[in-house]
This record gives sequence, structure tokens and C-alpha cells, in this order.
Amino acid sequence: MEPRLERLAVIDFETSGLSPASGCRATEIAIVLLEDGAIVDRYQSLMNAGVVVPPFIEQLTGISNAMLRAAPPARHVMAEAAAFVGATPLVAHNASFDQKFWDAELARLGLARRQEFACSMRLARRLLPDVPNHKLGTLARQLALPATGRAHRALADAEMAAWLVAHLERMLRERHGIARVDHALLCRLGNVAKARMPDFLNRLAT
DNA sequence: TGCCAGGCCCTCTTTAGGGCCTT
Repeated sequence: MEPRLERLAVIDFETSGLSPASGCRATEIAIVLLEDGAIVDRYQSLMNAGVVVPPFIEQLTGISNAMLRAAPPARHVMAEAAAFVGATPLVAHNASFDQKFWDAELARLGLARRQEFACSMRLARRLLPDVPNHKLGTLARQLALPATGRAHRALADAEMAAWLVAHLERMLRERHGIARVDHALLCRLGNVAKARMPDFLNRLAT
């Protein structure tokens, strides 16, 4: 039977800094596959890209330079991650960040991204305008999402983002009466001006 | 060695500035 909701790959990177354009590299990746509101598969690995992580980020993530020296090569990990994702539509929290690293790490293998990213932060800003802020951890607490482990580790954050996406999908179906919630719709909603959202959702209701 | 981003979004806007989010 075809699933009611399209399968999504929710991705999270830990990195050595904020921008690959400044020489920063990925240090850990996690991808969870979300289908019909449930996590059905996971991929997670540290990766050694040959960079030294500054103390602030070691403290933030708990990923030490010793852990990275013992990790498999970034090249090997990214090849596995790309195969795991395939052409599955991608989602990330503040997707512009993860997209930059996904594109940059794939480019080092001579690969190009095959699909668009939807952004759970942009969706949350539009669908949940009244929460204190739209950080992933705050949203997880506000919505009482399932516990996923230590924040700022890739698998915990990817699972947290996946539960957030599942919550937003359910909101769209049950509160806004939208029968078909797919990746294309999530991308479109992320681009609608906030002031136009109520009207946009009304027109989608079935 | 030392340095360190950038796109979105709001508003006291558009000839701009600053906060938010990710590590």
C-alpha cells in the first residue's frame, strides 16, 4: 500500500564552523527517514575531514578532536550518506546551513545534490508564530516532542527535526484540512509571506 | 597565523539595519 505521506530524509550536520566557504568541514552526519509520521530508518557517522575543531565547538557538540581522528574518512562517510539518501526529498532545520555543507561535501566526491531541501525552521516560523523562538530545542520543548538524546549531536538533532516535521504535517492535515502534505508543499509553504499564510492555507483546505 | 557566514525576515523599510538560526 502506498504510504499516505511521502518519505522524507531529515538531515543534520555537525561541523567545525559555520561556513564551508571559510574552510569549515562536516564532522558528523545523521539522516533519518520519516514516513507516515514514523522514523523508519537511520544513518549516522562521525567523519574525519582532517580539520581541527575549535574548543567552543568541542564543548557545544561533545565531539572531540580525538574522536574525529579515530573516525572514518569524510569521503567514505559522505559516499555512504549519499547512497542512503538517494533521491529522497530532503528536509533540515535551517536548511540553508545543512544544504551548504551537503553540497560542499558532495562536490568533493564529484557529486551534485539531486533534490531540493525543505526547511522545518521556515515552516515553524509560519505555522507556529507564537512560540518564544524557533530554535530546534525550544520547539521540541514547546511541542513536547519525544526525547532524542544529547542536543547538538547529529542523530539526536535529526530525530528532533523529524518529530517536528511530523508534528507540522499533522497540523496541516488536522488543523488546516489539507489532505495531501508532500515535500513540494512543504517547500512552497516555506516561501509564502507570513502575512499571506492564513489565506494560502484556506485555499489549500479540502 | 589568524581570521572567520549568509540568507531570511521584520520594520521605526525599499537610498537600511539588525535579529534570527545553524556549528
